[in-house]
Amino acid sequence: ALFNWLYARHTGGKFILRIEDTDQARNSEAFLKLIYDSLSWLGMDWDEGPNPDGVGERGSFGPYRQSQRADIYQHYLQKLREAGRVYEKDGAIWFKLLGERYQTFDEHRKKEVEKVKSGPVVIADQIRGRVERMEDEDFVIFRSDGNPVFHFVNVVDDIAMQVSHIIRGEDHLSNTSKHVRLYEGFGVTPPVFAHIPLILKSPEMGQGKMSKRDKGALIEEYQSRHFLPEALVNYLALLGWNAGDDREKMDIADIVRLFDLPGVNQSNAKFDGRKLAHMNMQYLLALSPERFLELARDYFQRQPAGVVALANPAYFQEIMRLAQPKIKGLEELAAYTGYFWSEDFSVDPKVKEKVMGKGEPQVRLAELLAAVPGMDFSSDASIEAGIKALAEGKGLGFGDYQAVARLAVSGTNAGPSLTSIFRVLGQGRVSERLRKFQAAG
RNA sequence: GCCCUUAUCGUCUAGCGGCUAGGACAGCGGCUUCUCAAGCCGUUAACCGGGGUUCGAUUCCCCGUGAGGGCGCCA
Repeated sequence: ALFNWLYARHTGGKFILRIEDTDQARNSEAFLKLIYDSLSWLGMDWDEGPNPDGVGERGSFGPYRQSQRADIYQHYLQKLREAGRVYEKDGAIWFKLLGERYQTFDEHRKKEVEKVKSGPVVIADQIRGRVERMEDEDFVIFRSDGNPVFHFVNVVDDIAMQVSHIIRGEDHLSNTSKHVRLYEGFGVTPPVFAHIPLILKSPEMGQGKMSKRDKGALIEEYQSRHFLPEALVNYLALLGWNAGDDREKMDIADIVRLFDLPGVNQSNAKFDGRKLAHMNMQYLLALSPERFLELARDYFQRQPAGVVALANPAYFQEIMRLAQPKIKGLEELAAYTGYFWSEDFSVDPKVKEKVMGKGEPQVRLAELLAAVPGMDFSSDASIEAGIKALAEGKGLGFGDYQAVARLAVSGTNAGPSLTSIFRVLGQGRVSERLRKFQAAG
């Protein structure tokens, strides 16, 4: 899910990956950095490794094509030449298929083409089983500008790096017959193939497969939105795979232990941001308060309110303790706690209309304002007792004061318990806010 | 147009010949409650259609159909 492809050499419990992205429009160094950053953020162990033989462990066709690797491609081209499997046409070098040749009209391309009659290519796939596909046309392996083509470099790189497993999206399944023919041409046994299902766009994103250009397809985005990496890993793992029972919440170690290629589903899965959000909340709830505080600090450091919020560590910690069990994602934190950082918070007009339209809020407000200075603000319980005592004196309940008081001190109807807000704000500020709200009408 | 893959609730899925078709997200209802969430309880909702095979098909086979992908001197 992270790369859409994974070319790996499995050696004694370790995978050596070949990172390949030949997108010419992209700066490759930046792309590699993106991958490394994502891996680190996701909590995966990796190191860049050596770069022997000019065929990088980080081997990628793009940046190395012209320099270090050109000789390797020439070397493999020479092998095909010696085997009589290539020819030149229109300045390009073509791979020659074995079999009887005939001319036919191609409806798709609207032109006469030469086809080759040969047996079907058999692809042994770990996930899809035995797949047969006809490969019936010679194809270019070196363009007329001298550069090798993807299919060719792909296979050569894999051979040179002794790649043992090719795990990639199902969209490459049709290309695989070309690759298998090339392996045969080189006289090399192909690696193990595993074509995994694709992640499809959710309806909001459009139709079809998710590709790296789509919003929400990059790990980077979830990182910047402060999702918990363990939640994202967990959710992604569940797209097209399951542990075999009803369990869904699993950490990376569990997933690694339980995952097996043949257990992967064969059908594509649609991305569902709501389920991801739910998973994220589950992980957020399970976080230790210390860890939550740490992440909240990182988060606020990038927020406009951050300077004010982080100015008083004890106060900040107090508020984070209130927020953790209530929010669904870290990205809600600034909005959820805004009224704690400034006296200049906004009042939700809709909530105000609703609260002020019920009962006698102005009277309750006045009563509360009068009572607050005499209340014990030392704990939630003492504040609750104070308000309840006031209420009982008037033959009312806590609830009769809650809504208007909350609106006055926070400007909204959503938040931690009123008593906690009172306690954290402190007697002085509560009185001040109640008064200000009353004055504003 | 040709080729490949695929098909269970709206979504992610369990099921590998006989099940009251299970779970999760979302939805709905309730409980709890100082708000909002969360939590708990309950509930709506699915085997794409048609042929076979079989005593018996969600499950195996074939044909449709839907979904996705591939058919470049892109990767």
